Amino acid sequence: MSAASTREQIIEAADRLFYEQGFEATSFADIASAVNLSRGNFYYHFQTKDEILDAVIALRMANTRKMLDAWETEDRAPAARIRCFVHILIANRAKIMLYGCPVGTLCHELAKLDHGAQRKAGKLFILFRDWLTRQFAALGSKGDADALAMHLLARSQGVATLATAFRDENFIRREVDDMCAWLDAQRRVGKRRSNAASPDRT
Amino acid sequence: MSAASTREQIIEAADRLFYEQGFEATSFADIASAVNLSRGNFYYHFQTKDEILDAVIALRMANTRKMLDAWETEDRAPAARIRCFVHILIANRAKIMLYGCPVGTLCHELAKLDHGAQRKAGKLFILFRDWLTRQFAALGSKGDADALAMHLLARSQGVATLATAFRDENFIRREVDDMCAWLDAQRRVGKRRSNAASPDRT
DNA sequence: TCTTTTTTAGGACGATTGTCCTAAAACGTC
DNA sequence: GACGTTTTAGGACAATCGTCCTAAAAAAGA
Repeated sequence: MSAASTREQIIEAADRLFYEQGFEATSFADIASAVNLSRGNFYYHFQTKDEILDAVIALRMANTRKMLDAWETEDRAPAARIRCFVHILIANRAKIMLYGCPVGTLCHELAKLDHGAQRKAGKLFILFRDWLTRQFAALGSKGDADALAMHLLARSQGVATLATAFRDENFIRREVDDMCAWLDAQRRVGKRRSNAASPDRT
Repeated sequence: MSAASTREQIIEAADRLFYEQGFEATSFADIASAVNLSRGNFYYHFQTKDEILDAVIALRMANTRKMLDAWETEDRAPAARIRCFVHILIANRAKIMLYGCPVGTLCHELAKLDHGAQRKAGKLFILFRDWLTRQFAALGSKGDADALAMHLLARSQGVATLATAFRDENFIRREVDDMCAWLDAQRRVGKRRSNAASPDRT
């Protein structure tokens, strides 16, 4: 097995364990045994826990970018793209009800640990925020695209938190439907606004 | 210093530290030194960490109940009471931007630790949920008062999460204003006594 | 095949964890 | 002052933590 593959295996195991157990509660030994490595060998690939965290965040950044890019390059209308984002909650509902949102919970944990990687983890949110802002702008929301992006991001985070606390799948579906309805209303506002902005024909 | 007072001091210090550092990252030694106690003496008051957690949750339950009761017994209209709830975000914005919401972050951490106190911590959310449901019912929302309560609870949780990640005070104020506007719309729906549609923003 | 580099296993290290014990100090009550 | 109870301090404990070292095994290149 090549070194790169071992390294990738480690990062993927750490990614999963950090999500399921948290960063602090996951030990070197946990990760090592998850990929059938001795702790000594483990040290050969990663010297400190923070290095693994950096690698995990980088992996999540890459995966998120890939997902968002795919939604953007596929021939979809902006509203449909935003619905893709909202439907993450349904697609990942099982894990969310057990462990919450990977991004939100990591940011919270690092904030409490006063960990230096806080800023790096926050960039995951920025990825979603900027992507959503672009979609809302394409939807016709001129000045407040970013505010709408933050609004939707916050709502999905809140749904994830309560879904974990109450283990209520119907609640997730209800809120997802509601967000889609809100999105339609927002789309109408955008259309109206761009019509008003276009030069008058008469 | 009486035993009860020492015990209370311990619980209050643990409450603060669990909030600021997280449950797992806070050690016996941390709490003991925060109240100037030796670790041995500490053991006299609490045998296990879970006992402290139980006591902290009980304290938070009592404090929350007190706060909600005060809002309910004061001569206020239901809408004004709900605004009190929403404005927690502004009143506690400094700590929220540093550590998130005490309830949400605790529930998330206990979920990841697969800790037995998960259910107990979740009762804090239930406290808010039931209280909000009562207020929305008083507002005239017959069948969907609970859905509205969950909706508002989720939104404030989401705001807390993003406020922590982005350290953005203006975002908090914007979303609080938005929730109040949504509340006004909800109030009109209730007054009209029409079947309140799904919770919606506008 | 011989040599060099990469990868591995296993254990040592000091520190810290939650838990527990013991003995002395402080206290209230006679 | 003497006595029994409550509260205290300090350290022991086994386990685990992140980190690091060393030497052997595996792989690669010549």
